[in-house]
Amino acid sequence: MVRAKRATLKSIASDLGVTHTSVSNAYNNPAKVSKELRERIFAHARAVHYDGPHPAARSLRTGRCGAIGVVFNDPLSYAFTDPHDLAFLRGISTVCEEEGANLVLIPLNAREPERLDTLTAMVDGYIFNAPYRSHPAIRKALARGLPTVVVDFDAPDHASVLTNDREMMRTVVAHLLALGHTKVAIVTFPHAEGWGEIVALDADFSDENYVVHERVMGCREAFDAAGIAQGGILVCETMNSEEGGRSAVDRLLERRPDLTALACFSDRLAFGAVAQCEARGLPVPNRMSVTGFDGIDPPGGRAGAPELTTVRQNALEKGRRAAEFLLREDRARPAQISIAATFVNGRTSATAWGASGR
Amino acid sequence: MVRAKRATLKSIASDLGVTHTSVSNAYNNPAKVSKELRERIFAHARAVHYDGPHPAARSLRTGRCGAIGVVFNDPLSYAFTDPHDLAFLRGISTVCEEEGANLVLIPLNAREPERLDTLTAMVDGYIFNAPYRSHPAIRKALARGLPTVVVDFDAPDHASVLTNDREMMRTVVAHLLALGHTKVAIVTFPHAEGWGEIVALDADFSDENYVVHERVMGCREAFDAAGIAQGGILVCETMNSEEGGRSAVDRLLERRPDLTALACFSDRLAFGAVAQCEARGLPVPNRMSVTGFDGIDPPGGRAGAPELTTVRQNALEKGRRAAEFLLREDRARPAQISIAATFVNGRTSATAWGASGR
DNA sequence: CCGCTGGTGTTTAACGTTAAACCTGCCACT
DNA sequence: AGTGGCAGGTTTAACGTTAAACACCAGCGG
Repeated sequence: MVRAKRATLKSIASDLGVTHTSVSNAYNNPAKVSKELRERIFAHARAVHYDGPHPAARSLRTGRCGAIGVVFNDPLSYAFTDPHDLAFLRGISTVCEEEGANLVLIPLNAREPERLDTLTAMVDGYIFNAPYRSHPAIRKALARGLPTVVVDFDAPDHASVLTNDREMMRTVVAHLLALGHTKVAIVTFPHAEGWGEIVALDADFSDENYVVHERVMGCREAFDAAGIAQGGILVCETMNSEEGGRSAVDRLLERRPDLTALACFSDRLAFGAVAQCEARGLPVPNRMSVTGFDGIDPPGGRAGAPELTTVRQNALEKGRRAAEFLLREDRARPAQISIAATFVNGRTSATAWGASGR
Repeated sequence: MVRAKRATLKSIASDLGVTHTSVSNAYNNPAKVSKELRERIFAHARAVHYDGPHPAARSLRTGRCGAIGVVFNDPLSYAFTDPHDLAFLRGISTVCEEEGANLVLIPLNAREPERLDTLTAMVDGYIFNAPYRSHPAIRKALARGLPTVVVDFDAPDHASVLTNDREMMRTVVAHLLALGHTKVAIVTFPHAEGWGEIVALDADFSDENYVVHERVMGCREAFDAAGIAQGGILVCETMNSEEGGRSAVDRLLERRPDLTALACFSDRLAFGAVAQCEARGLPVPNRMSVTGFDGIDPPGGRAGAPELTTVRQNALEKGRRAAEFLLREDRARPAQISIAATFVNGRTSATAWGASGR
């Protein structure tokens, strides 16, 4: 069967002997068309399988298209496995559903970061999730001049949704210090392209990744306040997954077998770290304290998994607010939205092994 | 700062004293433009923050837009919590990343299913995930005439990606029967809008939902083969979640306290059912056998969760194949792709309590 | 010297909409 | 009777692009 040429406003109009504008109005300005004509138009539209104005044409004319684009640093296939990213997406999708907007997931070409074809998508605005500061995508989005909101990132010219990362990480480290831990290491996900090193806390940390930078600063502040030299604190950078957490434990203990606490920058890292410590005969929290960040549901579920000492942040709310900013608010001026996280004193942190009072 | 009017092919052309076609060619047909001119064009484009042809205009002209749309029956916020749906999305996104296509998630308005505005999105094709047969969206997609592939659904006029649901469910029930179970109940997710009943297996089941229908047929075949009357087998319909599984156990045991096995149509239902059985003092598998369907990672993770007797299907592969069909293959004729699932004999099924040999 | 070919660039005509301005009749108000 | 407003249309001009056809020039083989 040869599919007939698609019907258009024009074809319908000439079929019915009216102007195409009237047909357009039937769809967009019902008040401007008599009820009778409107019904004739819709009836005929149904008959010829016309399903409403062509989205590209409409979008070209109106400059809007009813969709928002979401850009991640990492491949989408990663985002779909990360509980934090998923909660974030859920927040966005909730608003999209309420507003009747489509949600465009924009994959970046990992191999050729300069090729940003997919970024030039039909969207009314962008949500960037924790982009690297120098990523070309963020510059391109700026150039395009569409409303943009960045999440977990500070961009003075754009709206942003942030968490009090620095303060929270300071709180976590202070918590560990209060428990008598002095041999603490930090486990972080990548802070820039090309990562993987173990360095001292006083090393240079680029601010490519806002979140890592802020949390590192929080750690520094806490150690400084306690008078502990940053040079003695190791920071291990690894991929953000349970596996990354496990390998971090091995690498860190090789250098510092006497560690008593690990401050991880995500719950996934922390769950991996807990598992590996236990596997190595270092029960948590008796011999090793482990803290996380995010407050996600553990991969081990409520069933038997350790209740993590962590920072609970509301990723869903972040998504909501970002999407609401694009779809609902007056986007004339950048807004800085801050969503406070809370410290959760769980069961994976305890008095330091060998500390006074033990 | 007042943002200058957006640059266009035309404005760039007139700035440079050439035709807009040449500028267009610089982007789309590099061979048709001298290297020198091309560089002048790109240099100027950068200067005026032109980031390439306007997607809507291009799409209007070419009829393509480099994106595929994914439609779920349920709200997106549900899909983002369901392991099966997530694996499916991951499969799709992998292909999108490889092909440089955008991924449009199309939310359906749950309250007003007749309002399908979001469906008229700028996409080159649709992937429908397990739609209800009579859902207006599927009709509208047809009307629009775009390439469409349905997953877990049989639509003669469209490409489809299916699993051997019927055969697998027959296998599961046969497995239970072989273990001596005769007092078996079935737990399913909704098979149509407006659900929630407990009915006998020989009741009328609409084929609104292809998957439920096929699996029910598989169960019937297995019971028939064993000479067990369908009228004595209960089917409990509930929402597809752990909570749904838990409530199903309560509702079923109220009617049939002597049940010894539950065949669930999803792993999520099964995990909930296992939890609730244990909570009610019916250890699995000693007093109650429970089977699932999907082969997902348990919400309880590898840590301590029961290894489910289930059917492992490859949702990721389903997503891959569906997306590949739209983005890579010759879509001239509908393709029927079938992805075989496999039976997994886990630890949640055992010889029936009270059966011979016990 | 002719016609052919390849490399560059131009002209023109869509693609399917919507917004703005305008027209026409009819009714109501002063 | 004149004026204003409204309901229900119509006309016209974009929106920013790409595809097709055509023009021009150089080089080249015959």
